[in-house]
Amino acid sequence: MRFTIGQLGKVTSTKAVTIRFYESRGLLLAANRTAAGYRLYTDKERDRLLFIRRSRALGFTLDDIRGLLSHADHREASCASVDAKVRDQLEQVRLRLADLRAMELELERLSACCRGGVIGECRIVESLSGGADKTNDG
Amino acid sequence: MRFTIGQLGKVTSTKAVTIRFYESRGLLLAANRTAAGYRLYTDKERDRLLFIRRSRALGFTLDDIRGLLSHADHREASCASVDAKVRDQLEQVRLRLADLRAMELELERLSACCRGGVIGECRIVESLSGGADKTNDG
DNA sequence: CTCATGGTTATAGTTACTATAAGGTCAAGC
DNA sequence: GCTTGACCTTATAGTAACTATAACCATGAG
Repeated sequence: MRFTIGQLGKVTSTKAVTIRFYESRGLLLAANRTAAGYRLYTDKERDRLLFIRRSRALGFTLDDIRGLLSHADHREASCASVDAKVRDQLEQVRLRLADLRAMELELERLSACCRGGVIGECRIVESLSGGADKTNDG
Repeated sequence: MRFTIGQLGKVTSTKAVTIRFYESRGLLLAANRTAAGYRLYTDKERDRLLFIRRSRALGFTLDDIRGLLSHADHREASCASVDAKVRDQLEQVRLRLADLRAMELELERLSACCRGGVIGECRIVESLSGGADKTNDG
């Protein structure tokens, strides 16, 4: 099975421009071309692209992925550094989770403090200015 | 109290370049200058900057913040649209939280599947290629 | 033979900064 | 009075990971 860039895009949910972008960044090798210069992809290249997209979805940067791919290209190498990257990424994700949970709490608080009045009476803006606990009765 | 850009940066944990950047983007008004052209800031402008930084930390874009600030500048206006932005942001945060939790799970799974072997035997790379459940015995 | 669709390249725009260059200013010390 | 070093000025370019646009060429259907 051979894909044009558009077909490959469909099966991987990736826009053609993005595929070319990955090629320009060295994540995908230069594809074979038709006589007219159209790129043609194989199953193998589709899998490589799927790997990239899945890794992106997990939050790896393109640089990370370049590294992961170079490991995949040397199958005899130790798995440890791939695993290290995964653990590292897991740590990043957990940090971001903690941040987002804090954000969620704060936004809930902010949302609760608005009661449909006018802005002059609303605590949100002042609250966001950092003097969070200025109350009216001070 | 008057601040130079560096002093303002210290009290707001913001680099001078970033403060100038906010000015260039219309989030901060052009500051007063000394005879030599140095920017001078007041408490009011410090509070405005704190508002910006806090909003950024909560995930609002600079465009969002421009909107929030324009509300803050019209204190007689209805609070509803500010509240709407906060609720909207809360929704975004919750979506990202769900995404990150899924990511966390998957990374945990990936991490667990590596047992210090070589990459050829490791499931991580194949797992990330999307054919997640290809096992050896197929 | 024309037309729509989809391919090609190159360049610029996006967000929110960060980095760098090349220079001007200010307070302190000698 | 002069130097030193920290701090200020502007302008420009770089970053991640694309997205958008322009201007053009190829392919298949009617």
